[in-house]
Amino acid sequence: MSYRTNWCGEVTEAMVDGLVQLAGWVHRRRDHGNLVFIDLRDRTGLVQLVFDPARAAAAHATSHVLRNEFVISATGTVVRRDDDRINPNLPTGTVEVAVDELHILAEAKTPPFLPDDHGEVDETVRLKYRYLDLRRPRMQRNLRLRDRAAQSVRRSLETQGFLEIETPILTKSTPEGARDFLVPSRLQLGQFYALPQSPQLFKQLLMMAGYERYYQLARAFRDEDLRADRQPEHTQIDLEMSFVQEEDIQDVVEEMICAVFAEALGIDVGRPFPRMTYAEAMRRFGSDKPDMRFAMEIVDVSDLAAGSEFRVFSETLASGGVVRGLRAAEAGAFSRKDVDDLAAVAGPFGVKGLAPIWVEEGGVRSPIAKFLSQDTLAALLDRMEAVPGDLLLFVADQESVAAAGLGALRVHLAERLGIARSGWAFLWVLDFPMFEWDAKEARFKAQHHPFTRPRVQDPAELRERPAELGTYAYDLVLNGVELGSGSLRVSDPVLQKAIFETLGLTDEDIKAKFGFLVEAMDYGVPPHGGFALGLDRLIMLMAGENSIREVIAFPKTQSGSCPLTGAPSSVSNDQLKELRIKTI
RNA sequence: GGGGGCGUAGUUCAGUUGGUCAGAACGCCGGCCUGUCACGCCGGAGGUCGCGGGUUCGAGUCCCGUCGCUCCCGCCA
Repeated sequence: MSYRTNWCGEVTEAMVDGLVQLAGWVHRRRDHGNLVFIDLRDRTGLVQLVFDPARAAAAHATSHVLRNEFVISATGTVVRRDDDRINPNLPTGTVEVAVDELHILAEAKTPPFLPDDHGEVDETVRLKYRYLDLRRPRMQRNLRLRDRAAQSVRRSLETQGFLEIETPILTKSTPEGARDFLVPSRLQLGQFYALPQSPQLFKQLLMMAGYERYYQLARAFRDEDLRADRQPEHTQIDLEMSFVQEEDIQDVVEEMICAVFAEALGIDVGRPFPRMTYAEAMRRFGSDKPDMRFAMEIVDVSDLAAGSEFRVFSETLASGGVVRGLRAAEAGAFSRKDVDDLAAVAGPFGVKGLAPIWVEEGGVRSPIAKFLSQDTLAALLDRMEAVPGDLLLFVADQESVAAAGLGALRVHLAERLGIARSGWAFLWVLDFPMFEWDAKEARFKAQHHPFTRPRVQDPAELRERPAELGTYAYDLVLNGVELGSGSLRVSDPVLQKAIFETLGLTDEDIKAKFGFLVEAMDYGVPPHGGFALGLDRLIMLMAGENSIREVIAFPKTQSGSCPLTGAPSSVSNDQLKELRIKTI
């Protein structure tokens, strides 16, 4: 038998009097004894079926048996509804299908939750029955959006001259960066593959191989703790280009992003995206991924605080720290307790305390007011652009702590004060530092990755002042979320070796870990660079969701398990024996 | 590794000071219903209060432990 001639969501008034066959799931039934109404659902939407005993006695008799989520196929005539029977809540609400013939293709148990968008269901339950959860309009919408966006990405990059090339999933463990997922090798006992944290090395090799423009919707794996925006495996739009400067790469990404928003959401996000250096972002917003949908900038008042009697200020400044503040507009009603709560937000970033100043008509109220001269206070209020009703919050600490603490506070306050955050605020953050000092391990670590081109050409200079080196590395930020990052790469093998050495790798390490890359660089490296953009995060933002789990068909819980399949799970002793693996 | 929140019917939740506190809504089952559309009306079934231990005359409620989920810090080049 045939199952369908049309999709449920696409039954229109143009088809009135036409014969259609529809197939799908029983979304809801309204059994009036004689007249029976069924909302039939497929992936395109809902349409109402009507079973009338006067029209088709057999089909009507069978319709009493239908329950939620039964799978059926129905043949009938498209009928225009009378004006007073139109359902404005349904896209197909001006028509319905008068059924002549009904086939039950599969019965269904009562589902643990109904696949509609009414009410929240515990996420574990949703994930355990993900195949039911995915029937919900919300999830259908999200996955369709994801599909449209991915297709736009492919079209845009193809148009821009890119080749899609696959790279290995079973590959070599990398020493730097995140923890690897390991896969034991049976053919070489005691040896391991790793799942790629990114196709980084392969895409650089593809540039050396002369492919010039590569891209891939690549799965990347990291064995680290999960968050709302982090999964152990995620999809990135990975691309690499040869004979380019940073602007060329950013142009390609902007063009692609604009195409995605235009084609998937019908939104023009505008180009070019604004740009800001890493240093400026940290200074003004206390974050390398500032949310540019609102202002509330961090203000440095170190020079003014230097003249105060407040010991916390003077001692911090004496030890090379800074004093910076935020102006929380119209937060004057915040209590001392509220300020304590705010301090708790900044606390995890190392901030020891917040110095508040309540700005009121004709004066201020503050525990630190008595340490400030009239002139200093006036200058402070002027610098902060304070008006009565504001609450000013100051942090005295080392620069990195003050920045991060106030940066977190800025976002928290925007949320709490209900500051409007709408629209699509893209931002390029440029010139990330090359290295950051890891105090715990007492060595430099690559801030981006060790293949990033520093803003020096002379290896000797790199060895001399690694801590100060800027790079051709850039992040793309959207609404305070890091969407992706990229860089120009090192194309000089001598410079590349100097970077590895600065990271503390010995010649043997370099040879063992990256020997193949360094060797390839001896055979003609084009200047190249690239970008990797998190597809899950992009779709999450486009869909207005707060977790990437909402835009991934089968995600993991925070402990990395899958309630549906039960993964991870134990394996048989035979499997372990074959790999010579002993469990603890 | 650390901090916060949650766990009661299939689902979402309420449950006060430890004492008829085993409850509601939706869903489910049965009956009635020819214009409903998150149909309506009548009736009914449904519980290891996450699990284990403790305190108590008595624990959903208090204490300890544990498991799971979740948010954040660390971590994520």
